[in-house]
Amino acid sequence: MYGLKGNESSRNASSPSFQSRALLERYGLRATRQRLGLAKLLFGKGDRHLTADALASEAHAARMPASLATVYNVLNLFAQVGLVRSLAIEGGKTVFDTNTSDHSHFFFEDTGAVCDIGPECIKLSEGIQPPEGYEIAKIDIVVRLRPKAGSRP
Amino acid sequence: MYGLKGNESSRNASSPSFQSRALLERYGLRATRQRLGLAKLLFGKGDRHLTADALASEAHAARMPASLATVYNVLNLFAQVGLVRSLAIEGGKTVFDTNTSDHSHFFFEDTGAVCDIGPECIKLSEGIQPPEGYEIAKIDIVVRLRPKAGSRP
DNA sequence: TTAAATGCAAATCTTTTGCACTGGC
DNA sequence: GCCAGTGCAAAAGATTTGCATTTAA
Repeated sequence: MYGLKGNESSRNASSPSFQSRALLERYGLRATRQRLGLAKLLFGKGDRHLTADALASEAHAARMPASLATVYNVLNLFAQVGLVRSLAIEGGKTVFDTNTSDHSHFFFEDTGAVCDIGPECIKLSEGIQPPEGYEIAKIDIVVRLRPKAGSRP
Repeated sequence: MYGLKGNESSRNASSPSFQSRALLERYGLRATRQRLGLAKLLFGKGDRHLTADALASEAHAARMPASLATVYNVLNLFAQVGLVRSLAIEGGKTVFDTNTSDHSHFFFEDTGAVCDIGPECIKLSEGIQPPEGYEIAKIDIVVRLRPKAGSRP
């Protein structure tokens, strides 16, 4: 059993959790087991768009269980400090996006999937004037997609 | 019991409801009392952004009560036929917008209010490429506003 | 040690649904 | 009169909260 199995490499588990710990500490969050596990899942494989219960399921599958309530608490906390961003895509469920940079989203109406659109593909004409006394917190742009009519002969 | 009592004048109900009736019929919807009442509230005073329960409250205040379930049913129906548009602004509650034309929204984080931004104020750089096999159903743009830091001395 | 975080279950809140009753047409 | 529409209450989800227990620092 030396070498790596490929899909259950231990490096896979320990190295990212090291990073996760640093990440949490950088944001002033205590590094608890659940937070480390969730952070690893969230940030271990590139940009992700997850609902709370999808993440809870993954956590269980990855043998790092956390109760749904805790997953919500952790995600809300992460969103609060800016580690993730919460999206208000229609459909009731809140989607958490690990990409907190300025970008937009495609929403696939048929599958419910969400994917990023780089800021270079969508650009607002010019600065928008916020009303007196307000400033822009963020701009959410969601491009809703439906299967092209006639794409199925 | 001839004549009108004043607060149950049929004119009061019939003139705007006449328009509402025509509107409903134009969309192939049966003109029931509740639909007429809700349509009158929705379309009687310019563009509006309402949640289902706000509308239900208004309806009660206006002596045109409709159960919350009915309000949901009616709003969803209206949204389906294109009389109103539903918005997925964060916070769980769905907001229904009586303005179905192409436009964006300001969302005031402090008050929860929503208001329209004309399409002339926000324009996307160019056509967005939908992925293979998909077409754009609609684009939702929400500019989230927070009270300007330092605006309160 | 000790305050903070977690787990669980119950509470809340929004929205949908099933079914008997009502009311347009 | 018929059938769609409504009301109500209950169901279905999603998310939050209270509190006893665990745990990181």
